[in-house]
Amino acid sequence: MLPYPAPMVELDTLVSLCKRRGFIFQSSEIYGGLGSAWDYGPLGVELKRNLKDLWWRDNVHRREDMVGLDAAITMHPKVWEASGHATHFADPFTGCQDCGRHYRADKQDEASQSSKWIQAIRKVIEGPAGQKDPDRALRNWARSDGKKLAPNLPWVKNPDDPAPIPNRPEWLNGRCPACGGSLSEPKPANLMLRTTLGPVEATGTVIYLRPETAQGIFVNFDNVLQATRKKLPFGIAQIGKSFRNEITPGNFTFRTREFEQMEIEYFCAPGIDEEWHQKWIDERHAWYLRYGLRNENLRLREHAKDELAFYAKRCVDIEYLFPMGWSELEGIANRTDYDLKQHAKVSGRPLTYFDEERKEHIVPYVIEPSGGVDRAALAFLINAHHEEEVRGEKRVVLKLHPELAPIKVAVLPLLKKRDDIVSCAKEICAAMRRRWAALYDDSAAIGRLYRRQDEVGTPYCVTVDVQAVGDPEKGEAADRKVTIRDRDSMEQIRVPIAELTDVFPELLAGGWNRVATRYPPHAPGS
RNA sequence: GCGGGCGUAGUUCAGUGGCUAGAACGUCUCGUUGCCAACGAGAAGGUCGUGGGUUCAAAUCCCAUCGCCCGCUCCA
Repeated sequence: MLPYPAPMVELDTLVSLCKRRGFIFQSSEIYGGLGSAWDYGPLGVELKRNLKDLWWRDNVHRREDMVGLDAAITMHPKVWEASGHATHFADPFTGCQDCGRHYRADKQDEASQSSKWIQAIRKVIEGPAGQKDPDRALRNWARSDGKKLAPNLPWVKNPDDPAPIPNRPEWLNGRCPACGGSLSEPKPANLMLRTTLGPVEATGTVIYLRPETAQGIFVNFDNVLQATRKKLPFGIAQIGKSFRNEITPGNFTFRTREFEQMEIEYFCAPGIDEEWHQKWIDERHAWYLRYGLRNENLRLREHAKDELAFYAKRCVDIEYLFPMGWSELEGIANRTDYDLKQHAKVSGRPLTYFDEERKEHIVPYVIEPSGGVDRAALAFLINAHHEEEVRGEKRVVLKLHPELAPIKVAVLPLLKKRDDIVSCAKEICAAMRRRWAALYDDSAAIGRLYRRQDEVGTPYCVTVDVQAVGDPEKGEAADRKVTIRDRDSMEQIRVPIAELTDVFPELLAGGWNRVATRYPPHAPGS
C-alpha cells in the first residue's frame, strides 16, 4: 500500500495535528491537563472505533471458533489474589536518591551484587594489591575506574576522606547498582488503581480497577462454555479499558494509566498449545500488515527465558518502530493452564473441560494475543503520516487504510455560489451518509478542501462540477456525473452519480486501481 | 521518582522589567476566481499554564504548583 519509505513523523508534529484536527486532546486541558490521560475527539473516536470494529470483525465474526465477552471493570478482590496481581503487582520499590533509578526492593541486593561496580570492586579486593592493602587499593580504584562505574559512592566522591572503606562486597548492599548512590527505604508500590465500592468510603469494600481484561475472561470461562457449548479449541475475545499505575507514563498515548485492550484468550488442549501459539503469532502479525503498517517498521520479538512472566511458557511481542524506538503493540503469550488452575483453586469451582475423546476432564492451555487499542491507533497514525511536495507546496496526508479512515468520503461542490451544484452535492452526501461516514464542506476553494481531507486521511473526495448539473445559460445538459479523487495518487475518475453507492464498497476495500480502469479519468480544466 | 529543557492566539513561534502583548499559518465574513493549501478587504481569537512573592511597574525576576518533552528507571 505504501511503496516507498517515508521519514518518520516527530511525535510533536503528530500531537499537534491530532489536536488541531480533532483526533486526540489532552485530558482536562482547561484545568491545566491531567498527565497520562488523553481524550479522543470527533475524528479520533471514529479511528478507534474502526480499529476495534475491524479487530472484532476479523477475530470474532469471521471465525467459527471465537465468541465475545464484555466483563465489568470492577471485579471481586479475590480475582487479583488468584491471578497473582495482588502480590506480583504490589512489590515494594526502593529508589536511588542520587540518580533516581528504581528497584524492586526484594531483588535489589541481588542486583547490587551483579552490578558492574561491585564486580569491579571484588576484582580489586581479590587482586594482588587488594590482598596487600585493601583500603589503599580501593582508594586508587575510586580515583580511576570508580569515578565512571560508581560516581555516587561516598568514598568515590571523596577518596581523601580518612574513614575506612568497607572492603567486603556484601557490605555494599543497599547501594544503587547503577551509580553507587544511597537508596531510600522500600516504599509499598501498588501498580493497581484502588477505589472503594459503596458510597460510604469508611465501610466500602476496597476494590481494584482491573489491570488487564484477561481475568474477566478466565472467571467467565465456565459460563461461556455452558452457554455456547463450544468445543476446544475456541477463544473468547474482549475489548475494554484497563488501568495501571505505570511508573513512567508518556510518549503521547503510548503509555497511559488508563488504556484500552483488545484481548483474546484462546483455549486449547495441552499438547497442541505450541502449535496454536505460533498460529496466533502469524495471524496477528498479518493483521497489522493487512491494515497498512509498513513491514520494515514491524517486527516480532521473542521474550528471553529470564524475561518471561512467571506463568508464561513462551511470549512473542509484536513491535512497531515508533519515533521513540521499537515498542510493543501486542504481546502473544502462552499462559499455559496457570490462570484456570489458579481460579479453580481460589474459588473452589472446577474450571475444566470434558474431553470427549479422552473421556476425562482437562484444564485447557491458554494462548493470549493481547493488544493495546491506543497503541495500535497511534501506530497507524504515525505510519500513515506523510509530508509530500506537490507543486512546490507541502502536502500533509494521512495515508490510512480506507477502513480505518474516520471519514470515508467528502462531498464537495466545485462552486459554492451555484445553488444547483450545492444542492446536488448535499443530496449526494445525504445518500452516502446512509451507509458511510460522509462529510459535506463548501467553506473554501476546492484545492484547500482537498488538502483538509488529505490531512485527516479521507480516502476519497466526490466533487460536483458544472457538467454534473448542466449550464442553462450555455444550453449544456446535465451529465449527472461527478469526479472521485483518490487521496494517495490525487488521480480523478468521472463516475455517474447513480453508480456511486455501487462503486464505494469496492473503493473502501482498497480497490481504487481496479475501479479506476472502468471509468474515464477526469482531466481538470477540460 | 531523579536530572535537564520547556510552558505566550487553534498551531508554530517572537517578545527577558516600561505604551493597548505581536507575526506567520489556520478559522470566520464579504468580494473575486473556478480541480489541488489562489487573490483582495475585513473580523474573531490571549486574565502570557496556575497560585503566591519582589517592584512605582512582571509574559519577563524569585518561590511553589500543575503539565509537556528528553534521558535514566519501571512495565503482566
